[in-house]
Amino acid sequence: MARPLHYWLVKSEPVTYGIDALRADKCTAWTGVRNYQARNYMREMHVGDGVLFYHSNCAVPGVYGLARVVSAPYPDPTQFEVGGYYYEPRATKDAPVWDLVDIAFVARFKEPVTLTALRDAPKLAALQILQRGSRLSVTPVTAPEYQEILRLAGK
DNA sequence: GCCAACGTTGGC
DNA sequence: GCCAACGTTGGC
Repeated sequence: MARPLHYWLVKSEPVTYGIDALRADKCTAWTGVRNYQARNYMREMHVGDGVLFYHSNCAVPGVYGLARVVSAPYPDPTQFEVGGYYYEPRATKDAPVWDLVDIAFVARFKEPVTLTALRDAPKLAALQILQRGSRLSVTPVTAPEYQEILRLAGK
C-alpha cells in the first residue's frame, strides 16, 4: 500500500537561505541540520512530501511558500568537509551521522502566513512550532494543519 | 540587544 | 548518570 503523503515545516533564516534563494536554485540539498530530532524527521521523508517554508529570525516570521521533497534521505555531504563549518569528526563514509533530503521550490506566497496569523488560527493550536520552547528546524505537520495554512495563504 | 528555552558538553 | 555551564535559537 502506498504511503500517504506527509507534510513538514522547515525553518530557515532568510538572510542565510530564504524562499527566494530556493526559487533561484529550483532545488537544494537541505544541508547543515545538526539536531538529532530534526535529522530523524528528515529520515522519515519520502519523495513527494509537502514542505512549508518558514522564515525565522527576521522582521516578519512566518510561512513564505511551499517546497517539495524530491529525494530519499542520504548523508549530508557537508559532514565530511574537513575544516568546514558543518564538519562532523565522528562521521565516516561507512557510518555517517547526519542525513538530509533535497527539496525543490514549489511556490512563494503572495503574502506570508505570519507567525501571528498562525497563532491566531484555532485549527493550528497544536502546530509543533507554536508550542512553548519549540526550536526544531524540521517538524511534521498534519494534513489538516497543512490545508489550513494553504487556506490562510489564499491557496 | 535581551532573554527564555532548549540541546550539548564535560567534570565528577 | 547527574547536573552545571555553555552555546544556540528565535521572538520581540
